[in-house]
Amino acid sequence: MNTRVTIVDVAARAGVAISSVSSALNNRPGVSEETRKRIVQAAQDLGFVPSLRGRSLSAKRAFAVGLVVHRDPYVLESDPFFGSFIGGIETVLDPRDYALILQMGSEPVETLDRYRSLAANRRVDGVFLSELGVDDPRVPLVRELGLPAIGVNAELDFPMPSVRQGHVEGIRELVAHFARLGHRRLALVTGPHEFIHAGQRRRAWSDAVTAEGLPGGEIVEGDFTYDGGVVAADRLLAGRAASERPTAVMCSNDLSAIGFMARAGELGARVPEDLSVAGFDGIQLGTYVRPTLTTIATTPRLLGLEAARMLLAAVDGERVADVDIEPARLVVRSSTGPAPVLR
Amino acid sequence: MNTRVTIVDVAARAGVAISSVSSALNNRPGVSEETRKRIVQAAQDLGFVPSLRGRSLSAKRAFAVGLVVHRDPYVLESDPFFGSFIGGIETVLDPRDYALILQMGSEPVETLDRYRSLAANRRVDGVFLSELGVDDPRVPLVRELGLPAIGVNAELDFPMPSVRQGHVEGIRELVAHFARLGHRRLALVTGPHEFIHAGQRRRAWSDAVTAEGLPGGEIVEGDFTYDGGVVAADRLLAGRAASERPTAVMCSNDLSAIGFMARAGELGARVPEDLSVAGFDGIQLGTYVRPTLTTIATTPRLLGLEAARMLLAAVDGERVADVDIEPARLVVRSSTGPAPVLR
DNA sequence: TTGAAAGCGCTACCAA
DNA sequence: TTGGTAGCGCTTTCAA
Repeated sequence: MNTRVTIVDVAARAGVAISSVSSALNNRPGVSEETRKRIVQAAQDLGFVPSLRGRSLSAKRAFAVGLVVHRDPYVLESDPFFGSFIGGIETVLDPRDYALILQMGSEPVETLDRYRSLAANRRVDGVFLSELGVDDPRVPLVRELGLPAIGVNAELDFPMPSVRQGHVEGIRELVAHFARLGHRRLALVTGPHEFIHAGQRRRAWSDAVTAEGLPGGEIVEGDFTYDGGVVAADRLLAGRAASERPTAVMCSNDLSAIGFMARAGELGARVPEDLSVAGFDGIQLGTYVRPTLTTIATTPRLLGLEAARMLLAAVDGERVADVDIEPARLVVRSSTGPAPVLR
Repeated sequence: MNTRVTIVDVAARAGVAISSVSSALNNRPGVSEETRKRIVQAAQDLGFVPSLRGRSLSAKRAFAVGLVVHRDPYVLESDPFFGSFIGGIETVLDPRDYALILQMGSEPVETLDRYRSLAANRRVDGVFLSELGVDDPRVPLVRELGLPAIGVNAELDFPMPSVRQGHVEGIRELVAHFARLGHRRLALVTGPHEFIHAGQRRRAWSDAVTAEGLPGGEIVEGDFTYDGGVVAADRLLAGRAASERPTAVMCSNDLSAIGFMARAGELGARVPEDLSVAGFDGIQLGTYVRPTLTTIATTPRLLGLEAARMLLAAVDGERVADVDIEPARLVVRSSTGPAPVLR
């Protein structure tokens, strides 16, 4: 039970050379149909599974790709993104017999070291670059390391192939939704400015507000956490008369929107009667809270799927073009409603 | 930049045989101190990093371990367990140059196939078995596959080494806490019965209740989700007079406790004035919601750390003994308080 | 102590 | 179309 079946065994049983076995099993030309059949049969009889290690050494490939999650463990805990994203990745990797290596680096420097060691011992054939920061040091690093990489929701001028999910459409829909409901005093709770997607969402917001001919409204920086939403609610609502409070707020992710709503309630602002609140992401939790959360729903699973497909293509040496998946769309639930009539 | 430095290069530069390089760099005896120094120097000069692939083939090791998350992607999304658990694992793997391969199988059958293929091509040297179910089919499978495995929070009679975090102490503390606050009508929201830890917590609960001399109270089965908590609250509170409602409820995890609290509020039960609610896990979210959630705090990071340590030992062929880490303890916050006086 | 050489299991090239 | 063989980069055994 311990000695595995190797290509030699298969060759012996089929009465051919190992090179023929290799060719036959990898659908390479140069083997007659008849011998191919015999070889396949032999392989099946013996339960032959090609050794990844042998292949790996010979093919100079790891048959694995890497995802390094930076920031602290709490992210993976609470960020719904990665679960689905990874699920999407797996969908593509599995049939191609690739594996996903997950690493976590809590601090930025540590994260970079992870990429370095992944590259140094050729543990992976490529990596995903997600949660990109402004001037992200990983970009020059993977370049230098010669590691194929795919950017996830990167800027347009990103120097390597990336998959993107549009946020502009959904945000425009949301702002139009607010406008239609009669809201005039808007506010935005952003993510930390060091993340590019925080900036992206913020710009899309401003553009949409301008396009609707609405006043600019307040913008406060959040941090993508529930607590950040609580703090933002304090900043925007506490100690203010109703007439000075915004009536419609978009938070840059659902988790902070949920925190925002909770705190708003404590500060005497009823959602959605006094205040409309919307998030961004479309996490499950948003359908459970009361009121249910209006949001802009993303599809991280699709993002992961496409990113993996692209990465494997890049690993294969293909030139891969950027891909835009279906943009995130507005999902209206019950946390948004008509603007309050009072003044 | 593309041709990597190999052991041959190092040997050439140091003017020795590759076997000596191997011995020297792996701190094996049989090399004079002087040559060892020369070799180490040469390796350093050349920036030599031993190829994992070569080692892997020769050593018959993958230098990787696997974690297969079963159940659907939503788990990774919302379950705080895995983020920290993986973080703990990494802490141990990294210095030993091991990597973590993460796989997701949405359906049970699929999950089993993942283990099979991981074993078939020797992608990993061992696996973690977490979220164990009753009569979990993975147990006989990894046995059959000859894959070293470590159980996480397994039953006492588990046939392979496991790491456990005690739940009995915390639950006893919680029940005592309830008793001290004057509660007499308790209730428990369990997890799905197919998970062993659901049963474990349930038994611990019953034992503790008996030990405190309290009436048994109602038990309803939840599903570890926010929504499950909502449903449980409906079951226990809806359409009942205050005098017939339980006054203290433990939910088998925090997420469902938070759902429970939310629904309880809608059903007119103020927490903690009318109703005390406690969870289990100690997730961050519990400190953010209002009232903040009393819970029994686990330390998944430590669990992962210990599990990884054990798994590597098992991979090394050592006989590893079960490990009990510090039990989960009660953390009193504001969702529990004195029993209501009415009636 | 040192070095030569035989694997590990596969791919790929080249000659037959 | 086939088969032999030289790597891939390392560990390990066995002579020298």
